[in-house]
Amino acid sequence: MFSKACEYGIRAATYIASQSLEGRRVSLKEIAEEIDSPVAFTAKILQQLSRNKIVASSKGAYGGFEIEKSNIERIKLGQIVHAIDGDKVYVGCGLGLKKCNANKPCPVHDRFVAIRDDLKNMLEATSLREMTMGLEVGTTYLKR
Amino acid sequence: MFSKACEYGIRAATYIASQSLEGRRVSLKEIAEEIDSPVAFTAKILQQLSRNKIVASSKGAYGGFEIEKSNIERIKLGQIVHAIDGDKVYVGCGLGLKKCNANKPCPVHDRFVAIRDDLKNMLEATSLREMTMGLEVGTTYLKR
DNA sequence: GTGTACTAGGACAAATTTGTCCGATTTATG
DNA sequence: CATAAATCGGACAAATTTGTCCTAGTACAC
Repeated sequence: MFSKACEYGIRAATYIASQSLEGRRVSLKEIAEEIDSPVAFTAKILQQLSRNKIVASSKGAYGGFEIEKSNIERIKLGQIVHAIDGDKVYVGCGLGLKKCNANKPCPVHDRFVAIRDDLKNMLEATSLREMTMGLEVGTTYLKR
Repeated sequence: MFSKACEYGIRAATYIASQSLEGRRVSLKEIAEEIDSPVAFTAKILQQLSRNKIVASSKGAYGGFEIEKSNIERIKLGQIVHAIDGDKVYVGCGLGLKKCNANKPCPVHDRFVAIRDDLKNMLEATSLREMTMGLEVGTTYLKR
């Protein structure tokens, strides 16, 4: 569904959000440990999220990553996906046709659009805050 | 959503089905032209579909690919996807966790399962016959 | 200022997916 | 039997994605 990069990105952002809610700024190393991802690769992804203003980074000792509280409410899953995978989740034909649309549809156009719209709606409706909810109480996980 | 191989596979199978319904056996070359796919790569994919009994191939002069009429009704999109991409559409966590399940879910587990079930249902409900319907009357397309 | 703990970013490497090439084999036809 | 038209299958090549390594730069603490 998503690229590995995107999966790591969502997990990383979710972890950062959960810690930011407790007032903790977290390092790359800690993030990679907590979401069980390759450190250097995760660094690249966090750079992207940082450039896209999804996470804030600070260099130097006691530096790390954090997300402003107001942003934790505001940022939706869809923004993270878009920052990493671009719009390919939203655009693009299920059968790979370049010019598939309602006028010249592929044989599964309508059925795909329906499912993709559901996905899109879910991504746009789910905030980082919601992602963190279960983590705090231990009913959801980011590893393994 | 699907791999390129799978996209080509669905398009190829759909084209073969549409021609088989008219009693025509079609060659690899013709298939690749009609679905606008790389010839040699399409050959590999058709081999897979052949091994999985989704299409029937005959070698030699006047050989080619075809699908039995009764199979056109019976074969569902899901079988084609499974033959090429395996079960990764059905199994597997949206965030890439190996052991994500209802007991130890990732933060988006439920929302993903809902969407994936829709996709699964669609794939299992759509037959090759249905895929060919619009092609005959020119309301759906397999190229571009 | 120096050391230490960080992120930034470029270059590189490995793995996977996508795609090509070519010889072997099969089958119909003359 | 010879030829032509086709699939089969293995080896290879290119492109993309995933992942590593190393250097530079930044900020805090002493």
